[in-house]
Amino acid sequence: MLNKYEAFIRTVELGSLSKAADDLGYTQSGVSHMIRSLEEELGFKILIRSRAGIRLTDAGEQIYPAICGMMDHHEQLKQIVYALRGMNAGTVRIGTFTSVAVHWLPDIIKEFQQDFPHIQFKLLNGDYYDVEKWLRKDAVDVGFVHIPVSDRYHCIPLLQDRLLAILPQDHPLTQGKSFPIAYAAKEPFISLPDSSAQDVKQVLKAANVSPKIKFTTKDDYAILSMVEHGLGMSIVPELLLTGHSQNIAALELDPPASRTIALAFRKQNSAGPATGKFIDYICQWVARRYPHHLL
Amino acid sequence: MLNKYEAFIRTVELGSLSKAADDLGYTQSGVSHMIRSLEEELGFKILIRSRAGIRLTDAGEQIYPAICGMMDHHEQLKQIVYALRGMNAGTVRIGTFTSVAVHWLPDIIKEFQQDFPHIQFKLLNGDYYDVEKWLRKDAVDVGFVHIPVSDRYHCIPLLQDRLLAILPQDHPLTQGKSFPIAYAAKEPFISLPDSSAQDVKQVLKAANVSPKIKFTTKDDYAILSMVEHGLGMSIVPELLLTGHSQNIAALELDPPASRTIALAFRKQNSAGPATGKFIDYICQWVARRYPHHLL
DNA sequence: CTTTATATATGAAAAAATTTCATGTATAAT
DNA sequence: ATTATACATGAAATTTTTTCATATATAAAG
Repeated sequence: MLNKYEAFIRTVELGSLSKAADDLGYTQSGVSHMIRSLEEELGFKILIRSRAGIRLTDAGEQIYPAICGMMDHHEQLKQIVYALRGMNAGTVRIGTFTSVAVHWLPDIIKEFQQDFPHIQFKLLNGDYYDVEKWLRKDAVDVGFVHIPVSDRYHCIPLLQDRLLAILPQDHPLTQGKSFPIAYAAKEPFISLPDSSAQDVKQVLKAANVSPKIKFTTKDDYAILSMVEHGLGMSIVPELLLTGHSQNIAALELDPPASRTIALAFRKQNSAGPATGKFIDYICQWVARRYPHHLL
Repeated sequence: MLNKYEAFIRTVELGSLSKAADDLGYTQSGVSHMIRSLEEELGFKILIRSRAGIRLTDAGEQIYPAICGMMDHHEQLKQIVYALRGMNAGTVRIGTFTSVAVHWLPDIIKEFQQDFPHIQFKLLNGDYYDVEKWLRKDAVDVGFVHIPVSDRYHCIPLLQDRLLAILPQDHPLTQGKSFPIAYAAKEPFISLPDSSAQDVKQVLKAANVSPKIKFTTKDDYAILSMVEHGLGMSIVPELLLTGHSQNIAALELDPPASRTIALAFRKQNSAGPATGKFIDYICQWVARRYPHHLL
């Protein structure tokens, strides 16, 4: 009932069913059904659909503000409920590594802030070794880590993230469908420091390959830039490459390898209501973002 | 979603789950589930249950006004929708016979008025012969009739209403489990005029019984009163007896007989939106009132 | 004009929620 | 003790919501 109103409002605001669906985490079909069911229950059409998106009908124009008014009230109600639940104050401390900090957290936090505007965030950025350390020292409430994790913590697997070989776009090996790991020994290799790249090191070791490490940097994006400029190759998780395809070619490893990103937090819930809620949001966001990679 | 809020508000207003259920047309179980699901979704208890009914908890006290506010807005929204549908003006003209006019309509109309306060009613009271006449002359928009009805009209069967023999409470035949129709010849019989009691006449004729008609009156309640005072017996529909058990004994006929009460209205919808809506309300009301007599 | 890409629609199935039914438990009143 | 009243609960039925797979429509590009 309320979802339909919500969908209607968002559709009008964004001018399109599909965008509203995206925004609210529904399928386009879902929103289409919702609007139709709303129209049926009202007894008249409220949207004019066309190629270019949607427009309010006359009747739609009339009820739109009323529906907004109602949803505003509902928003108020939610705020009161949050207050009663202790969600109107507090801080969530998060430990992350780079790819998550760049490609996930801004979006997740933004969404969370819309519902819980009074909750503060504190972000600590490092490699996954750091994150476990912070968890142990109780410096963060929740951390993004790689499986396996010490079973002193609760752990929710989120996403299996492939490790890909990256090369300058014009490199000859780019032609292949995948990248035989052995080749990593032949190219100048750009690496993270030992502590930060456990997974890559393991992959290489398992294949018995010793890369010619030419450069070492702690900044993941520096690696990308170096590869882009033809200084060598590297192996990085797919997530890091999100939205970054210029001048870099990424190839699946042969044999394939991946890391599993997970969420870890202390078992006794010492962290106030906001942390639990935030964890829910992360899980839902990831499930929505990667609908086919359910873990 | 909204139903839960509604149920919550009504429960608080009436101080009891059961009463709210009654009032809203749910089962008590339904409301109990609703409140619980509301509490689960809020994350805290909102009602204190006890033998004497219910009371708001602290948290309940806090959210109650907010929920009312939201529902008020929803009410406004409904009014706008009604206006757009043409439900904020108009008249519904209804033809009925006595038992419906007394035992059904007040309640149905009251309920309808809550949702559509601007709709006027015009009631015409007669026997079912009159009602068909009014329908034909377009003097009413909708009429309560008995099946069979001329198929010039749409017809929705509502309730199968038994015909019962009524006797003074102290009458010897009262002891039996049912009333063999033949006995009707032996008692003074109080009757409606011919035109108004087709169904009773048919039953008697089918059983080949000629009652000793002692009195004839057009007022159904006069019949009851006469029977109450020991002036004779009669055969009347069960509905007429609703809530009237003092000094009258009612017995099922042997063989049983009944009339089917139905709603009739003209086929081309000449009657404005309010009539259609009112018909819906009648059907729903009857279905709710007689859950086991679905037709 | 076809073709392509984008936007909405739709029927059937799956998933979730609402509501009832049949019964259980507790307590105040008789 | 017994009865009557009021709420609770588990399972089943019903209804609603949401997705999936596909269809239809149209503007834009070739």
